Order: sequence, then structure tokens, then C-alpha cells
Amino acid sequence: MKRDIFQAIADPTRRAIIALIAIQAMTPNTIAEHFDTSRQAVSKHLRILAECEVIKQEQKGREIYYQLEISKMKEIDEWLEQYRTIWESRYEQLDTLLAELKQQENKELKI
Amino acid sequence: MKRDIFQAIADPTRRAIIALIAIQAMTPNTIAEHFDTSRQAVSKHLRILAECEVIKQEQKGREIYYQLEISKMKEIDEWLEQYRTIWESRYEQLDTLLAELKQQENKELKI
DNA sequence: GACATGTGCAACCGTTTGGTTGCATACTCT
DNA sequence: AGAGTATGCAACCAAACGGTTGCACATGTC
Repeated sequence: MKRDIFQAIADPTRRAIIALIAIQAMTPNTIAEHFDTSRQAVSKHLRILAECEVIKQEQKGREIYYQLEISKMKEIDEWLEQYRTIWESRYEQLDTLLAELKQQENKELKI
Repeated sequence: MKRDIFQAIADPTRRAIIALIAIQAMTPNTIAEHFDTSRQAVSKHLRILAECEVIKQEQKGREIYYQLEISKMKEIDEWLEQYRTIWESRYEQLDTLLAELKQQENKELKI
């Protein structure tokens, strides 16, 4: 059961957890307080997120602080990059189209 | 069973389909040729992608051409935006740290 | 040492997922 | 009209998912 970053962010609860600990590191108990599921369910999500290396943990006494591994978010960004170039080129196409239309408009105005 | 874009891209086969039809519109049969699963399995993936509005279809006779709805990819980009600001600020922090180190180094050199 | 607290793990359970096969429907061509 | 092709849909199935409860194991505090 090899999981990747895309499966990690597929679940809305996990995205919420990511958003939570992005601001500051938190313990599982504190995180669980923000949801209406059991502490153990949250713990399972944390396990999955850790498996995908989206979060890292730091032990402080008997408490464990979970923190976002922001570099992992970049992987999504890198994956998106290929499509970003596409939608930018689409805009270029739109730009040239608009330019052509304007030129045509000008011609019509000249007549 | 309301699905969102994040569930759409969670499956590797679906990401491959997205990458395929990003280049040019394709029929289900043509798409299925690129995978070692059945045509019907691919059809199911297309159904999910269409449900999430990641792809759009165009009927041409008895063939249906599926094409990527690139604007939907932007939604992921927008979601990433909040984290992009974080990792950029991290870099700023790193920059100031490096600057401080360099300054300290200079001090040491002065002694 | 005794007790409370923070956490993870295992077992279980209903639902969803991703795949298969078989069949129905719609369009094209002769 | 009949044959062939492109596609979607339904039924089924094993595996994974997301949740629960109970328990074990550390680490603190008295």
C-alpha cells in the first residue's frame, strides 16, 4: 500500500489537518479537538500524512508535535507546472485571437 | 457521492489520462490503448473525471472526444497558493539566516 | 510506587474504490 | 436491412478507506 502525496491530499480531513499545522506545529490531541471525529481517527490520518512525508514529527517529552513539511507541497506544484504552461499558452492564443479581432475591427472602422 | 478535483487526481491512472488528453483530445478507445486495463475501466475513470469537470466531451459521429478542461487544474493551483506563500517566506527566513551568518563570518574575519 | 495523561496500534465494520464481464444502445458503412 | 464498431451501464467482487472501540506503552506528576 504505497501512498503518494496525491492520495494524501485527497481526503478533506487531511487537507484540513495540513492547513491547521501549516500555521504552527500541533499535538494529535490538539488537532483532534478541531474535528468531530475520534482522536484515533485523526491519528490514522497523521500516520498516512507521515507515510507520504507531508508532515514531520518532533517529540517533546510525552507530547509529539506534528509540523508541515512544506517542501512536499512543492511536489504538487512541480506536477502542476506542465499544465501551467498549457493554460498560459491558451491565454497567449486568446491574446492573439483578441489582437486579430481588434485588427479586423480597425479595418472595419476604416471602411 | 460528491467528488472533487482532489479525488479526481488521486488515482495514478486518472493522472495519466489527464496527461494524455492534455496534449490532444482523444476517444475512450484510443485512451484505453495506452493502458493495460479494460476499455470499460477507462470509461469509468472518464466518468469520474467528467463528474469533477476536469474533462469535457465532444461528440463527433459515433466517436466521443475527451479533452482536458485546463481551467479546473487552476483550482489546484489556487489551493496551493496559500502554501506557496509559506514556502516563499521560509526562503526569506533562510535568506536572512544566511545573511546573518555571512555577517558573523565577516566579523570573525575582522578579528 | 501509584496514578493520570498523551499517543499509537490492533481488531472490527460498513462504504467506497477500481477492476472485471456481459449486455444494451447508437452510429456508420455496405 | 444487416454487419461491424464505439460507447456506456449494470452486476459483481476483492481490496482499500475511514471510522469506531479497546488496549498497550510510554512519560510525566503526586
